[in-house]
Amino acid sequence: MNIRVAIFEDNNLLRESLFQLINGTDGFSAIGAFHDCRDILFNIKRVEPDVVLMDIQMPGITGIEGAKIIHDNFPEIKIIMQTVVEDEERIFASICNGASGYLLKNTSPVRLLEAIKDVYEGGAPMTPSIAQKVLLKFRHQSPQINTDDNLTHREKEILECLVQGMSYKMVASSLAISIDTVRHHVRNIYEKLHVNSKSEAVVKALKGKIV
Amino acid sequence: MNIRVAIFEDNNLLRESLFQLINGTDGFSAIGAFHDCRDILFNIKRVEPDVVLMDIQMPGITGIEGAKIIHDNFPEIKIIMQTVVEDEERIFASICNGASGYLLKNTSPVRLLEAIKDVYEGGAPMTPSIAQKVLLKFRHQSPQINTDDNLTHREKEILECLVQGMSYKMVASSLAISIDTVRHHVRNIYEKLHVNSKSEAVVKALKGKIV
DNA sequence: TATGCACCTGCATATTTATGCGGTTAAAAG
DNA sequence: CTTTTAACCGCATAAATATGCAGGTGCATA
Repeated sequence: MNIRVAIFEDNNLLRESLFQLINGTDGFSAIGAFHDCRDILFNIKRVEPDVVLMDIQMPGITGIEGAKIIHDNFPEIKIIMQTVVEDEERIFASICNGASGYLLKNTSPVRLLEAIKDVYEGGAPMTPSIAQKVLLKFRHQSPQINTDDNLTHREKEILECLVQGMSYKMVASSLAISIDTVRHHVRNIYEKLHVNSKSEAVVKALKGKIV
Repeated sequence: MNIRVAIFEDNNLLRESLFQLINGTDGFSAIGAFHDCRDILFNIKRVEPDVVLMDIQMPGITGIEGAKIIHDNFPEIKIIMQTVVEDEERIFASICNGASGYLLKNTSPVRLLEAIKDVYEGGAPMTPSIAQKVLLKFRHQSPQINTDDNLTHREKEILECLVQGMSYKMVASSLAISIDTVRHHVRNIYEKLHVNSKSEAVVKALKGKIV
């Protein structure tokens, strides 16, 4: 069973050669090649691809928007973004819009075919330099792992309630304890977290602890 | 100039074959092979590797801890984690501890050598299935891009102050306006954010908007 | 010119929160 | 067996917050 691939690429030469490459390889079928995202939903519905190869910069609807449209309507279709420039913004935007692979255009044909196979099988092939950017971002924005705030189990429960926007009264009824007890625990939480207001505690909880 | 590789792997057979593979390939030198993380700093300092191949599960100090030790002391050394199981926890822990590559142990020798070259050149080679996990996590925890809450500039300022844990009074003096004005803006913020308490607003701000 | 919008100020009041002090109980740790 | 610890309950008060209502200014654009 061949993997059905659709190509979105505005450069005629590149689009053609991709088409040839994919169609000329065992196990792959290029079943559509488009030079922009016009009628994208119609086209996708018609050719029913397994994998979409999407150029990131195209006239009209950009590849990023195209990816979103496809992902929103056909979440089972895998999308590989292709780009010449390693622009962080667009990379992250693409990822959040449902792309599961990200390749630079200088990727070798062999690698490209492997990548198509990889996404088809549920993986997320990425050019190493792009993966690097993702990792850095990832590392940067996951500074968590609580820094020994030795909160009690109960205290964590209460903190979580507060994070959910509950008032003392709501927490009390939610945990079936009295409001005075809630106050008591909150006090201890503040002390351990070195804060002295609900919102401060919530902020600390969101970026640092329990999350 | 060869890429100098150190290997940490408790399985004797695997360690030896990795050593042979790397040493037998042009452009690579295996300059150390260790079966655990004992004296890790001493060993690293002695052999001065460019790239470390680190098994994730080893007796004594785990590969994750080992990676952290190396990264903390020699941030320029690239680390590739190797594992048999795709355990999310450990993957993310490794990433946060400074690993820049992540390979399953069934990776082919060719790929492994490529990966070593990739990290050496600043990339982050990852097995596609692992990259997939990272992407999902990434997508999950970056749901941002504000959802048109059309907050005024001023309102955003005030919200940011609240996020920083300030009280109305502090916000007022910080922005040189009266506390009643702060109240007024807060009211509007609540309305636009569909909340009705400071901490709720803060939570919404932290995951969804301005951040 | 008028209307809307962003911004600002004021006052009143009910509710919520922060913090002070006091206590009990059951289970784990010394 | 005593001490500690987590969890629980209570009361009191000052401060902060949430919301109600009623204004004012300056600037852009309809």
